[in-house]
Amino acid sequence: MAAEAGLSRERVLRAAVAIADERGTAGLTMRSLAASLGVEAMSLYHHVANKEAVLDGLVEVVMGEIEEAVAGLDAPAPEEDWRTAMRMRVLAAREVLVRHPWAPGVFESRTGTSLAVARYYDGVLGLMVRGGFSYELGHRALHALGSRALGFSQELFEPDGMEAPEEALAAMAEAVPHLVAMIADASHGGALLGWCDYQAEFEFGLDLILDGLERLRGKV
Amino acid sequence: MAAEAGLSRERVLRAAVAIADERGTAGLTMRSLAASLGVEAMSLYHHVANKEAVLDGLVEVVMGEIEEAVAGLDAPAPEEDWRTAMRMRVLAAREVLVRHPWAPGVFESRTGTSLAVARYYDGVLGLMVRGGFSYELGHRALHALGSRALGFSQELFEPDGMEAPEEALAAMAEAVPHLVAMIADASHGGALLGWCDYQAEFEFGLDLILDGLERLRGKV
DNA sequence: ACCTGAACACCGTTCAAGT
DNA sequence: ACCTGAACACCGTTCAAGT
Repeated sequence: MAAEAGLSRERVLRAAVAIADERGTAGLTMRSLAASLGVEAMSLYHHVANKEAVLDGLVEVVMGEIEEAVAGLDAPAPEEDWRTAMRMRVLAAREVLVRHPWAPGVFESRTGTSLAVARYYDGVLGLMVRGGFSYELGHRALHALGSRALGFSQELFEPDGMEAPEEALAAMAEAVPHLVAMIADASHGGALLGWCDYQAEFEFGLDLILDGLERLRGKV
Repeated sequence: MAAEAGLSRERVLRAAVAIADERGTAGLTMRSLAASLGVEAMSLYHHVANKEAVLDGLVEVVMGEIEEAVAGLDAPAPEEDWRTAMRMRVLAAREVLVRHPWAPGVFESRTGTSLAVARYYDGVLGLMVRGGFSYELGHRALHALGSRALGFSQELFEPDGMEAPEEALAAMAEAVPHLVAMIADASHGGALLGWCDYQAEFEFGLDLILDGLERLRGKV
């Protein structure tokens, strides 16, 4: 409320993260950001170039948290067990993203490659090279992993996210018979609540890719 | 220019696709959309509820093109060769998306599940079930594929997209040594131009997942 | 140097009015 | 019924002015 002077880029970005955590990125405007700091919107422009720079800064902050989480890991040396080392790294990144559900959307919105993201992928590649990957296979692996290396994947279709998937799908039963059957199959025991474990699904997809890469390691 | 009367939802959506194709979604506003139809912005609201409905309609149009492409495929019966059938379907979808580079971004921006997208995933699931998948494994496969089933994957880090990756990365060489070495390795022959083939990388990632699923088919 | 108020050029959208 | 003009409540951002 009261304007504590001494604004700084860091303070602006911390406030932006707080707003995004509470209200999502839709609620993050230059005016709301300024208000949360007890200041006028125009004051922000002395510390960040514009709103795009604020979003870039958001990526930096999240990547900082991820790097911190990765650094605190007690992972095996990649030379010993690259797969476990990679798995732990990705799941540590995922834990950070769970705290900032808006982060994937902001990552995707950035067109240029940020240094912080490049540095993270450099670490992922370094891990694989130490684990016995050629640069060529490492390159392909980065593409194959895509955003999964950072702990999230794109879900375009989420029957699980529906409030009442059974009713919703029943309404369009003839249009999507297999999805209806799939849910019926999953709920054969009775309760449908939480029938889909996102964390387990993420790990399944991740393991599928890591297993595939392990099979190619040393051969390509 | 001259207002040809006889606006309709379909005509509005076709115009919206044309604008997105030419200028990207940033250039798609209710005002620009109306102008391209020789009409005032407010006229649009007689045919679409609001801008969100326009974006939903964009998804419908693209999904329609994808379903059309899939229907025209001469793919093997899933019972005979589910992997080839799936591969052809995904790559056909990808060809449509290449024509509409803005589409992935719009897909991601939709929170609710659209009927058109649900129908597509229903087809994917049906293909797998006919190919010998249990509903349980089919469910996991849908998650593992994610947006890849529709022909695109999330690339958060694209050194390839840089105009001059060598110089750009050289500037931050000490921060990302492995990425620099990877590019040096890829350009050992000389020309770096087109060193990364996005289509090939997409197919590599897709095959990695399809191979993994094939190994589990019938066992889970 | 840092912060501010008023203003500008945009948005999506409501509303009352036209035909 | 369909289309319109003016207006409203927002955006991000520029600019000249304050301290």
